Amino acid sequence: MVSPNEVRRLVRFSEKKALISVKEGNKNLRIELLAGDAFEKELRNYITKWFDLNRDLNPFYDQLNNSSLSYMTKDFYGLRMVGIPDLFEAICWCIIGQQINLNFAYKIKRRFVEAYGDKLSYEGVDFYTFPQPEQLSMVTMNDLKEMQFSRQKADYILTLAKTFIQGGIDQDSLSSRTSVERKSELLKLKGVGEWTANYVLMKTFGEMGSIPFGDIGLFKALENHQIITDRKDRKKIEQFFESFPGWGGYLTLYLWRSLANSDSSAL
DNA sequence: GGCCAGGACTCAA
DNA sequence: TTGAGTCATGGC
Repeated sequence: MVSPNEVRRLVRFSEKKALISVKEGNKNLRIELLAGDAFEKELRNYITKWFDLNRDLNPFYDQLNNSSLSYMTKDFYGLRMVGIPDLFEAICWCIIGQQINLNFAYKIKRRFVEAYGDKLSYEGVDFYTFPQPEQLSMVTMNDLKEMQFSRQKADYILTLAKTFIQGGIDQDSLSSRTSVERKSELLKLKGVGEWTANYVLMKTFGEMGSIPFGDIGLFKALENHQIITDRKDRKKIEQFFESFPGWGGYLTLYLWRSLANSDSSAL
């Protein structure tokens, strides 16, 4: 649940679940455990990763100020990458969002989460965790198709869940690998192409040098800023990103943000 | 009503 | 390795 100055979310910590509230404080965030169970340290770590709080954005702003996008340091000041700490969730979300408009993607995701996630009701509102791979073990193609997944996407998701259950991919072991190894492991998964792999590196593993090439929104923003004229001109895009070494992910985030002041697609 | 969405896969040449 | 076809449906 997101309201103007508070975010509530049901989060899973191994076997425990916790409904947490994050509010804007004076100069910091106020975290509250509304229901469930969690250690303070777990909460702190989770929130830090979720909102990418440990990152010093000043080097990025220096680079922006040296570019044609310097207005962003003012207009979007303080905007941080909202991560997806759970790997399975991140990949599923990418698959759902592939090639369909975001509103529709949100709808499908909601149906999926409400059907298979764990529920906790608080103050009359139902909160859900994102389903774990094990919670999908009995789910069929038809179940997902009824939620308006395409056949391909239903297949990707169910295959992905199986791969997780069988240990074919593991977030902890991936964390200790190099970026290149991580990406090649991700690309082995059915339904994961370059766009998804880079998106996951950025959102889950905090690799801010990773850029979701091929992203429609990114193309649009680059065109709007007269940085490219041809979407197939990958060289030109790479050249532009080269002036932001290590910050390609944030640059993408800020470019997404520039697309729409009225929606939340940047998140 | 047509075209495009935060892509990825298959198959042909 | 490049390009066209396919998936599926909502939103404008």
